[in-house]
Amino acid sequence: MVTIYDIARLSGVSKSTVSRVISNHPHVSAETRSKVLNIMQQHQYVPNSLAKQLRQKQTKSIAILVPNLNHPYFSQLVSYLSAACYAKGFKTVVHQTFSSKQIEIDVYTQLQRNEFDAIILASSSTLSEEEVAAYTENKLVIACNEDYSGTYFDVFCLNEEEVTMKATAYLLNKGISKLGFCSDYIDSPLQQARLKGFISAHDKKGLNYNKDFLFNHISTIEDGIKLGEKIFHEHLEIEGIIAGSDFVAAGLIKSAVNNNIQIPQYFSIIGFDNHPISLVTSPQISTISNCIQEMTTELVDHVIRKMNGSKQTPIKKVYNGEVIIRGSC
Amino acid sequence: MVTIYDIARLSGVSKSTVSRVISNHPHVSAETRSKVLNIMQQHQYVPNSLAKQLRQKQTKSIAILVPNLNHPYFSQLVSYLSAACYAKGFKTVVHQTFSSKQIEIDVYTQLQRNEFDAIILASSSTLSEEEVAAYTENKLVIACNEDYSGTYFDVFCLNEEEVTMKATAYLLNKGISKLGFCSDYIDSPLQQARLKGFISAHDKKGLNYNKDFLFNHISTIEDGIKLGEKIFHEHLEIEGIIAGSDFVAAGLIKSAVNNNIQIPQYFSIIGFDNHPISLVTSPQISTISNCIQEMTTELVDHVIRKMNGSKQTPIKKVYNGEVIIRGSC
DNA sequence: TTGTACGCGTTATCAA
DNA sequence: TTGATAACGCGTACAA
Repeated sequence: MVTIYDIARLSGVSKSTVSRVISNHPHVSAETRSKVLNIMQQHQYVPNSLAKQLRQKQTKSIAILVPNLNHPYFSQLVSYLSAACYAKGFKTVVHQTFSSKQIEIDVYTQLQRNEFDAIILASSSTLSEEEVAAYTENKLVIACNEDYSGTYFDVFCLNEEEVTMKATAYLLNKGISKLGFCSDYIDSPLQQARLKGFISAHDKKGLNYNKDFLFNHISTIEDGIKLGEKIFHEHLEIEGIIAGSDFVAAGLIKSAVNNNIQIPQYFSIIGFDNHPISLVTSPQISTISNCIQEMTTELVDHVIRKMNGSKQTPIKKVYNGEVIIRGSC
Repeated sequence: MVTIYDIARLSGVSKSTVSRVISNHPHVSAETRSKVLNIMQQHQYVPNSLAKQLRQKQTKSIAILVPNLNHPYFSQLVSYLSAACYAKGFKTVVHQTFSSKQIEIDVYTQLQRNEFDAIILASSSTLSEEEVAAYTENKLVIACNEDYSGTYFDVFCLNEEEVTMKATAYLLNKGISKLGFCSDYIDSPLQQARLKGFISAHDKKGLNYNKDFLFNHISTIEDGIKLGEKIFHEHLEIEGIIAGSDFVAAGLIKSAVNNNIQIPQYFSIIGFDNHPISLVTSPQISTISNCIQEMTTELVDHVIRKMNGSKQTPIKKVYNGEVIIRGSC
């Protein structure tokens, strides 16, 4: 392997000069620069990033933490985050926690060991905010998508509570009052926010919701199908449901069709995320749009700024989702 | 920041001994070991991975190259690959090329600069095999999912040609002979293999295919819908289609429904990948299963072995997909 | 504009 | 079982 020292020797200059050429420093004569560049080309010199990283204590890489990448929402989120990072000269290390506390802690350890410059926590943590903060002290962590408090680290998320309230109110106002609610992990800040919105919409109308109709651990198409079978076979008294995701909604619709339940006449459904799948079911899925593109772009901008800049108190930025009415309600 | 040297000083031993403790080397007395471990705990010492990586010329990270992560197939593929790497103690850096040659070359440059130990090329390259080999000489590259030759680097892929031939033959044998074929990027080895299978099924029956019915750049639900509108509005003489993906198939079905075209009576569809979406359309989608789990596990095992072991001639491993008949044909 | 000399934090080699 | 010392390849004050 040819090193910076070899290039220096072959060019008849010092390491420092070669280094300056590599880094595009000024104060190098045009003559020297071209001479060095020539030698570099001739010998196919490639700088070693590890040495540079060690010296500068910067890896130019950012870790993204998600529960699972094999998922229509998270894959989209990571796609945008990763692209935004790349645009700023950073590469992204993807970590799937599969909701394992051990894996999550592993990642925080890697952060402490300087294996990346920051973590984007793009999901709920299996730890409390305080614990996360403790594991990552003096390092940079940003929460994306989850409704954290904003006291320990910066937060970028959707107005989950408000928009869920709006969607729920839409159904209630149509006289559809026996409602169900699906979540993947009900303990996460995101799902808690949605649940709050679901409840407060009931409160405003002076209605009660049925705790038996809060379904947890529902996240895939298959889960939606199974839940539908349960609802329609056991003849649960549910008239509508906030589905948690468009994929779950698609499964529910499929199950309703199988059981000859007319949608929206006898059963109403609202999904989440405005995924293209909501266009191909019959009927099409009413859903809630997110602001992934805007959110991820601004988040990454913020991370980069913060990496160079000074410490400041955390910020929390909230984006507005919107209810989109189609055929399923 | 507390370094290995600080720990050595505070423990009253040398750097070397501390290093041995960290690395779980033998030949350290139990007494010394526990003493050092104590000091490390007290001062919350965390080793710096960058220094270790520089010294050992190993990053314990592997890059995965895909065109786009916001995609039902690639997100699944990366999910499995990433999980398999993690299980072997490697982290994964995800790079989306968006089919940009420049971005792809960037990644190869990073490989040369030792920013990761290997690349898994999980898609078609924008470069020829020779070019990729040239950019990555002396480094480790493995192809996943694409039907490369196996002369320049190791290849793990599906029997795309054979299985596409079977699917095509299934339709032809039912008397459905005016067939279309969708691809995302027709120039990729994968799509070329599928096309070969499509054609050879026709050849075996002594039939011709219509070149006007080879549709390129079709990959999303929306693309499928648009293509359906074109087919049904312009009354193209197509009786069936090999859709390239279940998402495209879902879009086509939606469009057929919109235009009152009965499936499979008047139009047949076969998708790819056996994604859960094939369960929620009406009718359900006939499709082709892949072997992602087996393929990715064996591939990662192979990468790891090869990283430690000696050079050997590349291998090519082919997995068998299967045609799954449901309602759409 | 260029060169000298040192430091980044760790592991590997060799000798004791 | 331990320690001294030399790498690993590069960036950067500081001096010239």
